[in-house]
Amino acid sequence: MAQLTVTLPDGSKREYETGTTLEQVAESIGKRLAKEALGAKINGKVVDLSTSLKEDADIEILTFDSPDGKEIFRHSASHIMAQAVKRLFPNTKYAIGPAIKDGFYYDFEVETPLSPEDLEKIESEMTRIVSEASDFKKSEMKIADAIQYFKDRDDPYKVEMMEEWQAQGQETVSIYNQGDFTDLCSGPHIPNTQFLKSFKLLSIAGAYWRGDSNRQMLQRVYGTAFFKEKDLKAYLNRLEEAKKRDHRKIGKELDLFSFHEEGPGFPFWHPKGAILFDILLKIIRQENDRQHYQEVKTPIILNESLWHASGHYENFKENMYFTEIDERDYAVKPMNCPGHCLIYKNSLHSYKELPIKISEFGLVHRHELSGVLHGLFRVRNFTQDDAHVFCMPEQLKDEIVKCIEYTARIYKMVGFEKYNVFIATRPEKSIGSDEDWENATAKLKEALEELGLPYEIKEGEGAFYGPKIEFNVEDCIERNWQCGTTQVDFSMPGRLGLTYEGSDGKKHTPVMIHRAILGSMERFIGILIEHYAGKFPLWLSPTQVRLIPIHEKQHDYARNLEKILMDESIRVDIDFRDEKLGYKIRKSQLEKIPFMVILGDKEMEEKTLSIRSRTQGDLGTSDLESFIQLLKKENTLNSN
RNA sequence: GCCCACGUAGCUCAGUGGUAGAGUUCUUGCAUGGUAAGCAAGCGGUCACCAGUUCAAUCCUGGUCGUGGGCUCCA
Repeated sequence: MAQLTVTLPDGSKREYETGTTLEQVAESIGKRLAKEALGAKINGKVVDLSTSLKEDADIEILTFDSPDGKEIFRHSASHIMAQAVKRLFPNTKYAIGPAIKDGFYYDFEVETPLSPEDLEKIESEMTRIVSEASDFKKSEMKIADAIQYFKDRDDPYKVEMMEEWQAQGQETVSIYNQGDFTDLCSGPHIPNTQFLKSFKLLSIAGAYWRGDSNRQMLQRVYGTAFFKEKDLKAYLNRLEEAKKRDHRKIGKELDLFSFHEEGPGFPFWHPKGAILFDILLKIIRQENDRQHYQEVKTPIILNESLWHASGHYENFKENMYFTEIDERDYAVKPMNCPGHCLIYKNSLHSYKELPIKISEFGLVHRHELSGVLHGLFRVRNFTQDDAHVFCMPEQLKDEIVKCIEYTARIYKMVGFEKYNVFIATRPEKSIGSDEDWENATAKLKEALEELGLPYEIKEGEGAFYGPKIEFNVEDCIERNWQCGTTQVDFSMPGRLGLTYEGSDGKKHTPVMIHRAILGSMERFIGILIEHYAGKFPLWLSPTQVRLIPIHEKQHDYARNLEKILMDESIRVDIDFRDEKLGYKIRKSQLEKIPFMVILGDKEMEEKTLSIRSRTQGDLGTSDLESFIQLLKKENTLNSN
């Protein structure tokens, strides 16, 4: 037998006989690796472990620890699920079943919709399949034969896919089977079904065939799988943790906001939620002032002609609300930019004035499909911390840089240390020349590169008038949330007739940057609620201090203290209820109030306060002045 | 918008083809308290809405509205 040399990721080389399988290679490297090996890479290409070596190559054995290993593992899990479904519901037709982030799914067309009880049955059947310990076997088939095979099996979705590949000139396809189940699949797969010990089916949902809303609605079953039971448990715990933080639940518990049938997707802010809103607004307003933004207020409803001129009617109509006033057509603003342009246009501008920065906490309305509404995260009206920077082209990059730095600083201030950046490029529905788009996109990249910020591209996800930088904040359980944007717009100023007089005495068209930092105030508050799980830091807590008199005798003492604390701008209230101390503490604790002040005879006589912290419990007695100092010390934003 | 599930007291939820229950909140008594629930009574519901089936519907059927999970990650 001829010898060949494989090179492992650490650079070491090993000799094997031609025809040695990767499984054997794994065994020769180590027992433990062989036990955990799921697949392998030959010269960077992912393959089954059963693949045999034909020539010298770079080899990497894949375990669950690698992203490729996870994908192989979960993709195989989806096949095992499909096999279980086949046994339970023999007439099922199969679409696709890929691995996804944190799990897998498979799309089926079933005769009767699947129920949650069906999930349990499918899980049990999967367990049986795992215990049957069938090997995954790969074979090649001529595409025409495969089409016939799947036609005979009445699997139209597979046939549709293969007919497309055939039209593209593909000649063969690969087929995998494990036990009594055969599926079209490019693989690779785990060697044997018995590898899949730790899995869980999570939910059933509808999903359109090929994501096209005009086509067949399929049943999608979501699941997840891990190599080790311990990791599955940890993942399920994380899901539980996320559920506990759900802002819709906490918002109700803390009486922050509500939704009503009378206005689906339109949030109602209750007094305590309005405080959160106002705190954020004040932070942004103060920072805007420092950056020389000029705050304005513009109308909610404006004549439709403006929206035709701006391009919104043509490109954003589906998301807009329309109305009629005195037999003329009006639209409810989905964005603030045209209004700001009207303000800009209201007077003549010299190049010496630029950049002009106009900001607004603008309430915009956007029609969203009923099925996508989701608490504060997806609403039909929301307040943007919006601003538009009108500048000369040569100022553009510096202004973008300032917007980015500003955005990052705010995130840090309110508690998000980490954020991720994307550039979203030209979408299908858009206005402006290719040249302008390229130019604008290049400017965004330049600015990010100057700041040394890594970014990823999101193709075709820009606004209709220009590309955007998207900022995603990462919360404390590592979820990403899209918040702010910085967008460059070469179109709208021209379309709406904006000009400035240059040093050459001629009229020029300014460039416009659209920027928002929190994005939607509503959404951002939702994110903060989940990030902090409702346990807001002192600066954000709607009620910062609760005074708890033990007996009616201390009520006046409490009122007196309340007044002093209020004069210090501390948000304070008193629990006057005729209840025992333990009861009142419990209530405050459940309301997640940072500080409780217990007031009894002792405190009243000694003119002291007994402090209890939400997190640390009883802090002992203090005098009023020290308590105020303690609050002031803790009541600061990050890195102010 | 589409698919599936859900909608019972302010809140969290049981329940039944014969017009409803618990805990909590709230009100009122009693208890006058020391760091996460004192005792008792009471108030509170057109069982989302509209039709239909039925002697009888909160329950069954259909529709409407709302809520939830999805509908991007291409064998």
